[in-house]
Amino acid sequence: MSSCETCVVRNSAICSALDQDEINALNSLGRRRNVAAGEPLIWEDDDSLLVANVIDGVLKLVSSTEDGREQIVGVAYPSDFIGRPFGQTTRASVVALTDARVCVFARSDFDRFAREHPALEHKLLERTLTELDRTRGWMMLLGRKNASEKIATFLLEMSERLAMPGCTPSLMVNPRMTLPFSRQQIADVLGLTIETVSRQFTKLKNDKIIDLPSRRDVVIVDRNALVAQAG
Amino acid sequence: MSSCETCVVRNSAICSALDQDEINALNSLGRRRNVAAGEPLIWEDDDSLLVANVIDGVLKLVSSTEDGREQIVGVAYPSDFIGRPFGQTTRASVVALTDARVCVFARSDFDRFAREHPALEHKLLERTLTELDRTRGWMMLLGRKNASEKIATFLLEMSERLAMPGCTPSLMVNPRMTLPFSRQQIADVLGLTIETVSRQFTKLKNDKIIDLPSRRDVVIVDRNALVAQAG
DNA sequence: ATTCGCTTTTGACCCGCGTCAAAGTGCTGC
DNA sequence: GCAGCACTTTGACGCGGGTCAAAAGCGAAT
Repeated sequence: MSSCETCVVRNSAICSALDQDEINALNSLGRRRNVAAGEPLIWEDDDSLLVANVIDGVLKLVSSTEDGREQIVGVAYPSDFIGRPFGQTTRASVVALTDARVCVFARSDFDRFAREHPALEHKLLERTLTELDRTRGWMMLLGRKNASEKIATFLLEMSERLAMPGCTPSLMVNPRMTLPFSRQQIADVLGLTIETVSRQFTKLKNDKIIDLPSRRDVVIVDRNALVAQAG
Repeated sequence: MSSCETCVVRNSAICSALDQDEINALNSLGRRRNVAAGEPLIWEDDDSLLVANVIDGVLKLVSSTEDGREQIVGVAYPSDFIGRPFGQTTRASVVALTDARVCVFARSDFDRFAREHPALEHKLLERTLTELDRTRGWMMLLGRKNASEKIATFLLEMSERLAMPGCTPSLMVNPRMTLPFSRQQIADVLGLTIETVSRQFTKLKNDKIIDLPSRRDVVIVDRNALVAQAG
C-alpha cells in the first residue's frame, strides 16, 4: 500500500481517528486494491474475510434471492467503510459500480487492531450509526413511496452524495451529475423494474423537471418540483 | 433506578461489557421508566435527548411522511439499545407496542460515559452492526418480495424473536406465539395495507399453514410450508 | 345480556406497476 | 461506414394489491 499520507480520504475515513504512528501500524496491515467496474469485492454469504475503506469510486451492496431478484441495500462512496467486522458472515455482496480503489484488510487483522484502538472503533461506531439512520430512511421509501416519489427522492439524494468531496469535484452548485448507476441498478435500489424507472425519467424530462443529455447524465432543471414530488 | 444486579438483561444488554464499579457509575446516570403500550418514548425529528436499554416489552421505531403514511423501520426487544448517541437528531419515533420497562439516560451523559468506556462502545458497535445487517435484510423484503412472501417471512422472524429470552418464556419449541403487533402495525412493518395483511392471514389459515386462535395469537402449523413461501 | 366502539374481515372495483415484446439508441471494433 | 451488441425506451396488456365501503367479531363498560 502506498503511503497513507497522500491518501485523499486520510482525514475523512475512520483513519482520521489515528495519529501518525497508529496510521503506520494500520498501513502495514492493509494494502491498496483496484476494483474494476462490475467486479465483485465481497461475495454474499461468504465468511466475512475482508473489510475495506473506499478511497475512490462507488460500490454497491447487494442482497439477492435464490430466484435472481436483486435489491441494492447500500452504496459505498469514498471514505466509506465496507465489510462486516467482528465475526459473523456478510449478508450482502459488494460490487464496484465504477472503477474503484479501496484499502483492504484481513478482517481478523482489522478486528484486532480496532479493539486496541478505541478512537478507531468510535469513528466506526459513528459511521455505522449514520449508515443505519440512512438505511432506515430508505426503508420508508421502499415500503411507502410510489414510483415517482422514489425517483425524485433518488435524484435528490444522488445530487447530494455526488457533490461530496472525493466523488466528483466542484458539483456543489452544479445541477448536472453523472450517475454511477445504470437504469437497472437504479431499479435495484428503488425496488422497481427498469421499465418503470425509464418511464419516470421520460416523464420528468417531458415535464421539464430534469434534462437527460446522455444515458448517465442528469441535469436537475427544477429542484423545487423535484422536492415536491419526493413527498 | 433500582439495582442493576437484579436486572434481567444485565448480561445480554450492552451493560455486560462493564464490571461492577462501572455498572454502579452508569446506574447513577440513568433511571428506570415504564412506558405503557401505545405511549411514545422518543419523537421523530426531535433533538436526540434520550437513549435507553429495553428491559422488558417491545417497542417500534417509526418513520412517517407528512401525509400520514407510516413505516415501522425497526423493532426493539429486551436488551436492545434505542436512541441515537453522539450528536445528531433522531429520524424515527419510538413508541411502545406492549407495556415496557426501559432504562433511560440523557444522551449527553451516556455519550460521555461511553467515550470513557471503550468496552461499552464496542458492545454498542457490535449491536449496531447486527442491527444494520438485519435492516438491510428487511430492505430486500420491502423492495423485492410480494405480499405472501412478506407475511411468511414476518411470521418466521417473529417466531424466532419471541422465542428469545426475556420476551415470553419457554416458546423455544412452542409454535404458538402472541404477536406484539396489531394488523395495522404488521402492515406498517411490511409496507402493505391492513386489508392485504388480513387477506394473507386468512389464506394461510385456509391452507392449514397457520391457525389463528385469537386476534393476537398465531400457531405455526406447517413451518416448512411457511419457509417455502418466504422465498 | 346489551350496547358501544374499535379492530378485523370480506367484498367489489380499479389503477399503478410489473410483464412481455419490439423498436430505438449509442457504443465498440472492424 | 457498418455490424454487432448491450442498454434503454416505448407500447400493449394484465394482475397484485390498493381503495372504498360495509359487515362481522371482539372486548369493555353499563
